[in-house]
Order: sequence, then structure tokens, then C-alpha cells
Amino acid sequence: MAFAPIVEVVKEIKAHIETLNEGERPNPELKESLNLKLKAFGNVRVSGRLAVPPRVMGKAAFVHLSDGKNRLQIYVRKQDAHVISNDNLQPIEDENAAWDVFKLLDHGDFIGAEGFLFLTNTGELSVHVETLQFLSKSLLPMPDKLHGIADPELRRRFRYADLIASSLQVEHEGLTTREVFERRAKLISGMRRFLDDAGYIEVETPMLTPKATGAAATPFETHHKALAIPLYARIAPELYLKRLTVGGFEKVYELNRNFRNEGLSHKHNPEFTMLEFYCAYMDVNGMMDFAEAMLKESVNKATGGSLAVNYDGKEIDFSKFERISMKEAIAKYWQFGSFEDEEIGGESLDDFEKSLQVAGFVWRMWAIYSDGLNHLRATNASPEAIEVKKSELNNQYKENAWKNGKSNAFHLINLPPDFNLNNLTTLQKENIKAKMITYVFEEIVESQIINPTFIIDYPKSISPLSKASPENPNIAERFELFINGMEVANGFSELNDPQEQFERFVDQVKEREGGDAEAMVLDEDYIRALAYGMPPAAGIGIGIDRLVMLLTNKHSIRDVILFPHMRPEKKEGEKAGEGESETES
RNA sequence: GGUCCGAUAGCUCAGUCGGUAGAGCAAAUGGCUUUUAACCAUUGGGUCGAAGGUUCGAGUCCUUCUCGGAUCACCA
Repeated sequence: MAFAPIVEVVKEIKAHIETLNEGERPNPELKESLNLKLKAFGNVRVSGRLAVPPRVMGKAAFVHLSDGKNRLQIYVRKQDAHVISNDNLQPIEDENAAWDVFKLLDHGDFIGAEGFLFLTNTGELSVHVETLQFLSKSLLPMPDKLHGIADPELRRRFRYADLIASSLQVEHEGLTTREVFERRAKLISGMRRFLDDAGYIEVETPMLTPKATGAAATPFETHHKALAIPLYARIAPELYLKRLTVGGFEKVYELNRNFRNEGLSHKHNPEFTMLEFYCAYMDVNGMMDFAEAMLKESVNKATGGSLAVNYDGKEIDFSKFERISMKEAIAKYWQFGSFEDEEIGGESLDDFEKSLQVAGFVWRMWAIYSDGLNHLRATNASPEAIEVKKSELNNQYKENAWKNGKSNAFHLINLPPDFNLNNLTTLQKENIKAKMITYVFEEIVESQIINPTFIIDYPKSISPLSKASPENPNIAERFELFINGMEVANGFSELNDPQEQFERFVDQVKEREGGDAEAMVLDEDYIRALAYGMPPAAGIGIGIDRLVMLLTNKHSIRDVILFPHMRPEKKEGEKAGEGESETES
């Protein structure tokens, strides 16, 4: 069937319709002449799901067929239609058979139809059915055609029904569920293409690993029966990918799932998709340049040609990437301007004692600040009132908070207030300071970042896999990319010195023994791999789900994962309180 | 785990001051040969999330619980 000429004919009527006032019908003569042209194209065969209940008018009916994305109207007239028997695939002789079959159809059933194209009185392209065939039945009722499925839980739990609903729904705000996942697919294919074109090789590394390394997280644990050993679902592919750079894959990437046994939230799902890639002979700055270029191009592809997306009423502009150090960001985004700025920003965080005080101060201020402001917001206070409250809080608490800063800081790292500072080793002090700076950063800065921003100059002690800066041994050559308050990517110059990597692991093990469940475990085989020599390299991990959230204006990660983790479904009858639920926890 | 909001027909939701349980859509039946959220008529459909309490009387007020959502905390 020649498709392009049909599109031309339809264009003509559409152009005509645009000149009409509301409710006015197209010119009958024009419609008839176009219908002659359409009929000349011959018959078309279409199939799909009944997207709406059939609109039956005595001896004729209209109904839309859906292919899951688009819909096409068909017109069935009793006297014109024949039906194909599913027993022998021959037309049924009885002239009422087609109409009898058609009247049995329900919203959601699948049919095939053959007939000629025409334009209706309102100018809609339709198929005038001459032959129809029943294909399959929908036993359950279709989701509401107006509202779709409103309950977010049911949408996620019954994603198949949600997808049907999003294709049937007459009105909807924002992207349909299907469009969300199409956009996700475009983003991912855009990233793959960008990396492939740049000479990267895609690999698959183990999902089940003897050690959960490469990130700081609690793993899922399972058991290998034949070997009688524990195995862990991977929390990151990082160390395997870097083993591959040792093996000569100079540019390598993996785009796949990671698993972390942690709490669920609007931005955490137990399994999530991460793109990690590594490039030999590149450093952290080169990686930021490359990642920025890749994100711009793949976002552009995903959105169909735009770098600015609307998120929750805010505009996020992917054409503007900033780079700023962690300490500069803290000074920049500190909102209590009347406090001595020099104490909060920059240099004070380099001093151990002061970093404790600053962190404790921020903890105190932020707690009071958010309590006070939430209270005001709850009472619908004016912006002016909020400003007044802010400076009031500032004056009221800054002295006490500052004095109490140090003991507050102990609270943050779970140390008793009478802990003896003099017993701390230099390393411990460095670790505590790093945690304090990171804490202050997270409290003050994170939520205020909207446009893509690379935060650079991370403390070394919380970056056990990244290379230290040649200028400052306490700083790592590392960045994280924040967008709209969310951490989206994390990258660094890879530490490739086996001796230093071993020592860093040992430090992590000490942290772990000291009660930090987040610290990494030692991976001896990885040290051995490094001992064969790893080229200098930079690497990055990009959280795909979170990026998709930003590009689709979704506030929950579960809305960008087709089948997100859900609580097990309750069985029928459990709610009645009958049956054997004694063993339930 | 804290706080707030919610749960009423298959779906989306009303339900006033505590006084007989409602609408639209969906379903079923009948009518209608260019409709499109088709239309018109008729019919069926409910342990008001669960349990307890106050009351002459509870969908409505109180307590506890279950489930869900938002948010905070936790968590790269």
C-alpha cells in the first residue's frame, strides 16, 4: 500500500478543517472528492485492540483500534461487513454473521479488519470495514478511559494495565506511561551510540560476585549450593571494569543493573540501572568534558531536540553545566548571610576543630531552620514572614549553636560527647573532617542545585578508589554531578597504584571495624590486577533512573522503572481476617 | 521510624449540623446507518478498609489497627 499519497490526501482535509470554526463540518464536496481518491488506493488491512467501547448506532458502528500507541477509527456497517471464521479462515456465508460477531465485541478485544479508507463527516480518516476477524478476547474490564488508573500503587503493580490505560486515555497531563519509557529507551540508546561512536566496547561483568565491592552499600546476599559459598548481588561493576582496563580494554562500558539492599524511597529502588565507563589516559577533567558532551547529546535525543526540560515547574537547562568545588559551593549556598561568612566557607573547614564546630553549627541551625520554616509554611505565611523568621532564627541561635557545635558534631558521627579528641589518629581526624565537610555540603548545597553542576575536590578519605590530587593529598581527583538536588553521576581519576589502593582498603576495613557499615571491603584480587599495571584512567557512573526522572518530570523512581519493587500482593480473603495467617509476621 | 493526607459501587468521586447510601463512567437489556468522553430509555450493583467505643441513632465523632500516598530521617 502506498502510504505517502494517503498522508497527502489527509493533509488536505486537515488543512481545510483548520480554517473552520468550532463545530463547523468540513465541506461535503471536498470530502467526497477526497474520498474518491482514498478509495482508489484500494483496501487496507489493520489490526489492534478496541481502544474504546464500540459506538453502535442501530445497524452501523464506529470504534477506534489501538496499536498500543496510535489509534485508527474503523466504521462497520451491517450490510457491508463480512466475518472470517476462525475455524477455517474462510468468510462465513450468513450475511448477519459479521454484525452478530461485532455486537459481541467488548472494549479491549483484539480484531483484524480489511476495508477501504474514507473521511467521515467530521473529517477523520477511517477504515470502512468489509471483512473483519475476531482475534482475541479481553476478559477483564479495561481501565477507565477518562482517568486511566489513578492509584499509583495499582499503576506500578499492574504495569500492563497502566500501559493499556495510557494508550486508551482520552486526556492526560504530561507524558503517558508509554512515552516515559520510550523516552527512557531513547536516552539509553543515545548514550550507547555516543559511547560506541567514541570507540568504547560494551561488556558484561558478573552480577553474582563473591565480594560486594566497588561502592559503599549493603548488598543482597545469596548462596551457591554446589560451591557452598555466599554470593552477593553486585553493588557496582566498577572493580571488574577496571580489571578490564588492566587487560587492555582502554575504553570500556557497562550499562546494567546494580543491587543495593537499602531503604526504598522516591529516589531509591533495590535494583537500579547504572552506566559505568572507563577511559585510559584520561583524567578527571577530561571525563567531565566527555560526560558533559555525552549528556547533552543523549538528552537532546531523548527529548526530541531540547536541552531544557520542565521539572516540577522549574526549568532544568542541560546546556549549562557548572563546575565548583565542594568548599566553594558551601560558601556560595550558605543562606544565613549575616553570620561570619569566613567561618563557614573555605578555610575553616580545613581545620579539624573548626570543621567539627561548623558541622555541629550547621546541624543545629538546619534543624531549627527547617522546623521553623515548615511550621510557617504549614500556616501559609507570606514570603516576607519567612524572611523575618529566618533572620530571627539566625540571631537567636547562632551563638549557642556555635558554642555547642562540637558536641553536636559528635552526635552526627555517633561519638559520645565525652570522647577524647586527643586519642584520635591523624587518619581518624581526616576521616571525621571529611564526613563533616560532606555533611555540611549535603545539608546546605545539594537541595539548592538545579542546573547540572559538577561538584569537584572531594575529600580523599571518602573516596577510596580515586586518585589523590597532586597538589593536596587530602583531596581526591573526583567529582559528582548534581541536578535538581539529586546526585546523578560520580566520577574520578582512578587510583591505579596497587600499594596505595591496598592501604586505602585497609583504612576502609578499619572504618568498618570501627562501626561504619558503609566502608568498603578488601578485594585482594583487585589489588593483584592492579599489580599487573593499570593505565592511568578516568571513570564515571551515571544513575540512569534518576536522569530519566528528570527528563520525564517524574518524582518517583518507581515511575521510571517498568516493574519496580513492590510489597508482595495480599491474597484474596486475607482482608476478611479468615484463614491461616497465624505465621504472618 | 516521625509527621500530615487518604480508604464510600468494577472505576473516578460527592455525601452539609450525627437522622433512609448518591452521581458520572463501566456492566446488562432495548432503541438508533457518519459517531468520536456518541446519544436516549430501563435494570442490576454497597458489611462505607478492620475492630472497638460514644449515642435513641455513626459513612460522619473518639480510640486502636491495616493498607496506600506525600514528606522528614536513614540510605551515594
